[in-house]
Amino acid sequence: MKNRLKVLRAEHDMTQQQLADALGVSRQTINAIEKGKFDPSLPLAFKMSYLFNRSIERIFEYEESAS
Amino acid sequence: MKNRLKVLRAEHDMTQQQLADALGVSRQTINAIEKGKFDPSLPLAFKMSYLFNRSIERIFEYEESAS
DNA sequence: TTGAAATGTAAACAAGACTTTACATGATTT
DNA sequence: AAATCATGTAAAGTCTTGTTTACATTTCAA
Repeated sequence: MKNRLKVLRAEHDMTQQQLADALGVSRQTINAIEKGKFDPSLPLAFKMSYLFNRSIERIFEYEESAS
Repeated sequence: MKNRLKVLRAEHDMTQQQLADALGVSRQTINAIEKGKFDPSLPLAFKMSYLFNRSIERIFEYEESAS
């Protein structure tokens, strides 16, 4: 799963900490998601969607994996 | 988080087992999600989106909770 | 009305998402 | 050079998502 979080964050001139605060998660969570360590939960993806006013599909790109 | 899985499944005339197989998860996972016991992961939500040819936003409805 | 298919549920467990604390690095700014 | 800010990362722990096995209930066709 790829995501455009870093770019969206840059477009909105936000630090990881500011984004984390806006979403109610820790900065490490944002960092980990940006670095591809794991995917956000669906509720968190929705929050990002509302915050950046973009559909989930325009923030995240699904990639096939083992499943 | 509400979802329209049960209806989509009915529209496609699929059992929980068939949907589970199509998505690569267990039947209990489908049942639990339909019954609102938990939300799917983002990757699983994407798979559902592709399978039913509907955006994630048209399958799931976000509702504010404690966060 | 029996039998099979579909659904609901539960418990124990594994895997993934997320937190907290903590420290290290690079880039600014003073 | 020193302090500060933003980012990267790691370990231990918690909570959520998903699996497996198993059994009970509903539904519906034979």
